[in-house]
Amino acid sequence: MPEKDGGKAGGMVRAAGARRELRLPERQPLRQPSRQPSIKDIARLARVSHPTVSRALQNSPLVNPATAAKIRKIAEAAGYRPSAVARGLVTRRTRTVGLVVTTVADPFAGEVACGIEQAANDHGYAVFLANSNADAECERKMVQALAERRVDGIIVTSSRVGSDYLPMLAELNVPMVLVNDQYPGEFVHSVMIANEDGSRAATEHLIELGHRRIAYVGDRSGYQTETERLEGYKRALGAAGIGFAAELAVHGDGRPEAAVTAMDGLLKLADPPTAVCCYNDMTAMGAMKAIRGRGLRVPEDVSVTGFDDLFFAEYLEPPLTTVRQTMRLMGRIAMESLFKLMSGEDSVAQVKVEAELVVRGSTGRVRTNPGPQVQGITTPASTDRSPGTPGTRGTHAQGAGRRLG
Amino acid sequence: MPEKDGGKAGGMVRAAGARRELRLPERQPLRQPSRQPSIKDIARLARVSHPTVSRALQNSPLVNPATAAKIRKIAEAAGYRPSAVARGLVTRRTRTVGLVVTTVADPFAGEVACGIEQAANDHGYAVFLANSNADAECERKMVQALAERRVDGIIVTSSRVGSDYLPMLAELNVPMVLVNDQYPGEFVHSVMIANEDGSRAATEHLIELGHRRIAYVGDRSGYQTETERLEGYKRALGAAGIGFAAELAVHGDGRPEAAVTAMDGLLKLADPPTAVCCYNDMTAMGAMKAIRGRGLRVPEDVSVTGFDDLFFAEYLEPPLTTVRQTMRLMGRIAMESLFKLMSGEDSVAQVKVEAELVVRGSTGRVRTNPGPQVQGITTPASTDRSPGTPGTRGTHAQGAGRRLG
DNA sequence: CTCCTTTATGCACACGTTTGCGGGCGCAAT
DNA sequence: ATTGCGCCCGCAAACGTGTGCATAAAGGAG
Repeated sequence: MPEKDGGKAGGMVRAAGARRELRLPERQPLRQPSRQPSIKDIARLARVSHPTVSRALQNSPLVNPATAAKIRKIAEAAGYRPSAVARGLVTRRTRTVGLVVTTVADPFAGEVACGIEQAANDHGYAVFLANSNADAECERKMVQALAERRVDGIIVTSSRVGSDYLPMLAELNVPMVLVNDQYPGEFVHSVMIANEDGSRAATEHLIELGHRRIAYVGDRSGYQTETERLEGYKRALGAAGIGFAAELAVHGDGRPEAAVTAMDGLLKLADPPTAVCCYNDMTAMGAMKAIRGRGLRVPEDVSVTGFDDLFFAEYLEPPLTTVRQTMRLMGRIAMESLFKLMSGEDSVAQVKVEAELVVRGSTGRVRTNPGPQVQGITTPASTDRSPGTPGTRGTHAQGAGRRLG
Repeated sequence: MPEKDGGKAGGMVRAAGARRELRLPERQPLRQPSRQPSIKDIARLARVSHPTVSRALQNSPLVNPATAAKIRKIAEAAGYRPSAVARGLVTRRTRTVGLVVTTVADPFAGEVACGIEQAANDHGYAVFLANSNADAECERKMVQALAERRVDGIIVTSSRVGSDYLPMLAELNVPMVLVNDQYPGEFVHSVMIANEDGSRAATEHLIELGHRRIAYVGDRSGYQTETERLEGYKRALGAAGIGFAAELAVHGDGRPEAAVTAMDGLLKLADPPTAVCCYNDMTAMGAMKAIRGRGLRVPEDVSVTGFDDLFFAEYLEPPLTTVRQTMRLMGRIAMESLFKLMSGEDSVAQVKVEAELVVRGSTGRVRTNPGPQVQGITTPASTDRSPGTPGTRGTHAQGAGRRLG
């Protein structure tokens, strides 16, 4: 395409009244993809060089305001959109970040992603979404793919990889922030919730209601958040002089289905728990179903606490007492941290946000009389609403996790 | 750089063939924070030209298998990752799609996004995530921004823009697919659910249970899906010879909060409904809360149906009867349609997937005796489980929407 | 009128990759 | 030996943008 006529012929034609280009009007909407106008097209139309167009469009003071206005008008009329990919190539910054989550269908991840997207968008960044399906290998692949896309930074939530990030981070040379999962080293930047505090506050709340036989339904073991929440549960028990019973601490997978069977197992125990502290709201939702499935009632027979305060928590029956995690804010914080990293600061390290206990209707005072509940099937008449149970509709918060040293 | 001397490796060769050399070679090894290796670096290491590296890495038959293997090995060792942005610039295809949703925090959008992401990932595509916050202006901006990123295609779910897409689509010249919102023209490609069928099936189900006074709690009026679902409700009523009562059709906003007040208004009517058909599960969740708030029971006093079959539907108490929308599949279908469009096919047009009624515990036979319910506060003794109520735990599907002509 | 400063613009790169084309080389056919 | 042919491989030109540097125009000071 040696179209180096220098504007001579082009000028004549244009003067003759041929409108700016050939494609839009009517003729060939179905042929070639009718190339988007490039900066050179605009330059030709405005009778300037393309660097001038470039400068005009980024409001550079180097260009005459009058010509800048003219150029902008022409660009606008031509529907010109500068190519972010070409700009990214020369600038070596794509104004793009990668976000890898287990799955956006998970409400927790969705909330975090929402916060991240908003913060990114505020700064003119776009975000690539990648699902890891909670698989370590897949997660690694995703991070690699994002690096190929030359993202300026990466956020990964609920990582399943952990320490492998150190070499990867060194090789990829891309700023990274981890959400809700920390590698117990000092070199990775992360933002997470005060898991231990939150879990402890929930358990203490149950203890204050008189419960002594308190179960814990966790996530798969081995993950950092799971470990911390279990630890908070244990500490609360210890502080109250209640021994930890291994039979009362069971594992689900963070989803309601598994929680149903896990909870059902607890209810089949010879001496079943009167309260259960769940890893998260999804688990609690499953636990409540299992409890109802045995003809028992929440909280009269078994109290339940969750973790996260997902949108549905206050709409469950009874409304769920849970530990609030400000997920959207966490996403925003993660994004802001990443911005700092990308701009060269290296100070962020690890951020921990506080948790807040929200007391609702799913927790109540333990039954004063142990009752004749030798078997799973209890008498349906035992549905006395013991005093001390908060109204099932209140949503006022109470208590708060404190900063963990 | 262009060192094709062959035998010797080193400086003197360069002195001999010093052509239009630049100053890059010796200066850069210790410059910036260890720039990612480029294809030319690999070429130098492998003593070939960079086009050969390019061909070797995409398994071109034009390169000797032996040298290809050697190149791949060197590239691997150097941790070379080809730049997708440079490739996108020359190829004019970024293998990238844009997805704009109201917010990923919405469970429906999350599920759809998940399906889209999976399908895209299967084909080596990455997806840009953009939230429109259900704002038309914001949505337009997002689409523009995605076009600047030179995405190969765009999917927008629950669009708030509608007909404005025709000019935009023509100007941007990017393939687009709309999910769950159709512009009543023929030029846009969309995939949506059989809203009218689904809503009708739900209402018919209520009618079969003996209900006559059936309310409808919708989304904001004016949106396509809302209109269709309302229409399905009306048709079912009409087919059963039940007149449409305007006082029984109210509007929420698709979120539980608004549904609580909307439903509460219905319960305050002189002649309150015995069943309510809700726009979606979020609305139904709010409606159930409002019903409980007045001391009434589901389904004994009021039956409730939803739409979507979100993950929490079967965990509500009672489990929610709802119309299942295969959201993840819809996302996948949308993505596959977009692939066809991107590859030049123009045949997709509009896809409609069937809806399926899932009967659970939130719907039951209408009370045989109208009872003394002059006021909202009814006698708590009226909790007779009338026969005909399906088990509250069954999740078996029944009935299915049919293709709408 | 010359020189210098300021202002506005163009030129020539560069970013990292893909791809059409030409050409060297080995080998078989003539 | 010459020709022809297929196999590899390098050259150069893109793709669309940003930016350092030179420079023309304009204007003021001497």
